Amino acid sequence: MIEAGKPATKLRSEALSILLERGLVHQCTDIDALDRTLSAGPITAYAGFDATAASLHVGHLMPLMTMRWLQKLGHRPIVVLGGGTSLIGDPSFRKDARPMLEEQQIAANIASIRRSVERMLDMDGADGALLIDNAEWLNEFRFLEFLRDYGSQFTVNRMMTFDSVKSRLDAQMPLTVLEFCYMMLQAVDFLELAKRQDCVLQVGGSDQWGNIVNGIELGRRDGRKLHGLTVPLLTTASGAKMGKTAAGAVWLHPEHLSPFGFWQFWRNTADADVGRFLRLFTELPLTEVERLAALEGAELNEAKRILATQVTTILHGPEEARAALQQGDALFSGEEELTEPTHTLARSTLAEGLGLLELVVAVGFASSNGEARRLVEGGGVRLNNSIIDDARRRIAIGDLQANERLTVSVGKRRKALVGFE
RNA sequence: GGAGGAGUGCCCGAGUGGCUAAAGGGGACGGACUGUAAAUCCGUUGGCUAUGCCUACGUUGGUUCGAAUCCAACCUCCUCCA
Repeated sequence: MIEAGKPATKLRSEALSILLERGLVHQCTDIDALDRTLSAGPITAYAGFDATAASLHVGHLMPLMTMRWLQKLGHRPIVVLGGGTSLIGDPSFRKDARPMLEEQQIAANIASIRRSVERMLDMDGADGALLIDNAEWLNEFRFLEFLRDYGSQFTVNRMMTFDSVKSRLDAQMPLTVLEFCYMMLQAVDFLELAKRQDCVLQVGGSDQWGNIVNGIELGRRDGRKLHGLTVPLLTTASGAKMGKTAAGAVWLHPEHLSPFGFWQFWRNTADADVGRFLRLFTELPLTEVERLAALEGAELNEAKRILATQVTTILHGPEEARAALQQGDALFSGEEELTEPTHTLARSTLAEGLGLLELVVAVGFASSNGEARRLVEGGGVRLNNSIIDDARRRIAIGDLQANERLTVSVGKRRKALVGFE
């Protein structure tokens, strides 16, 4: 293993130089060999994603960006959605086993995840990116056959030395055979892709190192030279693992996090992260990145707007990104306001005496009346831009603005325009 | 198979009969300060038709006026012995 950034000789391939300067490489196998392979001509590379949730999240953006760059430079990306492996659950660096998922659930997750992948990569044409479900081959294996063919290629001794499971073993936490076999399956995935699609590179999160290496070794026994590359773990400058907001994880699928919510997430990047994030998550030229990152104080806000808009464009498209930018500016300028209602309630609710708490819940800013009450009593709720701290406040027709609408906001970042029909 | 230990709120973790919706910390959210940043400080952090009611300390029963706390069985995990 070679730590990123220390090639023995000068790099020749554009792909690797770009990935390195963008900060997308954490570690990789024999960097010179990979460099030669990449500069010799187009290759096929793959990244695998679990289908354990209905959407990918920001952490998955790095392997996706890596694939995107590779595609841009003429290589062919394959995304493997782990329909087969998700039935097992990757134990890497986890303290306990994942809950088992049903096939049906996994199928639904794959369908949903597919959408985000299609936004990030060009799927068209003969050179387009491929989306493959590893259930395609994993489901075909017969148990004894599998054990004879592949089980004989792995030793438990070696498997136990991987950091990904070592911590679990050292902590004396149980590691089931089911989970232990996961790394074999991922290794087989790599070999199958090598055979079927001539895939020679696997990209994954840094926690995937062990799994990737296993695949490479399996390939070597089959006479193949395979390569591995991991992207860094996404953390904030303050060291925290990234990807949480008020609403939970930062999802890529618009049904789980609106494009505006996604834009906001990037807009709120900490100062110290701006440069790094521009490099990792946008395709702006590095000279531009340097210029933006060099801004100081309040000027950095401009860099954050650009960051947010660029990333949102890549994931959700230019239209959505522009809309999010406008919404963001409108929300925080204090001048402009939202123009389109974000929520619509029945007009009859007004006559019935709609409570402020109910309204806050109705627009999704609180999940219960109790939570809404706390927000109100804590002075965090505004109605038409004035703070209301009376939890018993009821909304009447007279509260509507001239346009028959009502703005409700919680904190500085959440604002809704409610229409009544 | 035998002996001992553990299971608490989003997470970690205190609590061994009433004063416990449960200390403390983390995280999260709201407020102040700011630049929609960081750091800091303050507040909140089970639900409801709300001066009351309901649900909650692995599960199910029991003892008691009263149980997270005592008892029994069960489930799961850990340690030691075989």
